[in-house]
Amino acid sequence: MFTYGAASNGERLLPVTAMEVWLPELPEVEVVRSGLDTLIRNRRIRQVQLYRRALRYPLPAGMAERLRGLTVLAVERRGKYLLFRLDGSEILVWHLGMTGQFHVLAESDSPGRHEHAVFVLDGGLSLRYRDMRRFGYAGLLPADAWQRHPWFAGLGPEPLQEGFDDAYLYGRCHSRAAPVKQVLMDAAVVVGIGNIYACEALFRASIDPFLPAHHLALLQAGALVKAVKDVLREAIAAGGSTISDFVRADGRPGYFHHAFTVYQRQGQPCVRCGSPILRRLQSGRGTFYCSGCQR
DNA sequence: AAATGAACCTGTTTGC
DNA sequence: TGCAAACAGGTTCATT
Repeated sequence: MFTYGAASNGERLLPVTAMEVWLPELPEVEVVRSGLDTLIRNRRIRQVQLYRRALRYPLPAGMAERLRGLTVLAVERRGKYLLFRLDGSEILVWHLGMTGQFHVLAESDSPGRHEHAVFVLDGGLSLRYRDMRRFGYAGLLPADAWQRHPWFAGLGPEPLQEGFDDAYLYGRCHSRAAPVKQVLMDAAVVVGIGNIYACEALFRASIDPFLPAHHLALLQAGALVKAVKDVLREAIAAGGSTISDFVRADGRPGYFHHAFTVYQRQGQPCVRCGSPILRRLQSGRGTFYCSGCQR
């Protein structure tokens, strides 16, 4: 679930909440990135209030002081990490974990439940971080060396870039006996694909999630790469409409609910063959698939 | 080296 | 009715 705020009538800022539970995989993080970049780019951080010493990990020592007075130059993304470019020597890195949300609200708006950090910006705005389960985490890393930090050093390619292609995925699957779904969710192979989009992409490519990765044929790898790119692009486009809809004059949210074909559809008929969608536990995670289509 | 499972956390749903 | 167990999934760590 994500919440956004933006100017909808004059200077007033209204929070809007999406009712669907949306866990932050790559498309959701990209939508948040794009929204934040629009709303807070070139804003100066006047003050930082932290209501917790630690989320998943301790927050950086002296974080409030190190951020005060800096301007947000851009909000970027690597995998599921948000990167706040600043006009200083450090970069602010933030992972949303499972339930992290950023809101841009009026400075005067009262704090919400599970709000752990408030960044008071210029122009009467404030950026709030809210995280019910506190799986999120943040770091202040050297702007010229953040990529060497352990969070980033071992990451695989971005799935929407050219380096993620059939030959690459086939090669990375060759030495792996684990189920192909596990390999697809391994950030060292490719970033940003969590349980939801792994299930959806495997369905689109008609591949059995339990297939040992080294049994994946090159043609199947190609189909899977295409399915991943398609489903991520569609989800980003759907979320993107969230932002543009929201800025409409009437301020109505108009959220687009991304249509899942297998995720959380167990017992319902497969959209392709009509067989019931099944759910099986795989390494402690629910795997949703069609036993008729995926083999 | 690779695979598996636990841990972190809390609101919601399910089952007895 | 009420309470407890199961469940949700991103990432790291420990164990096999």
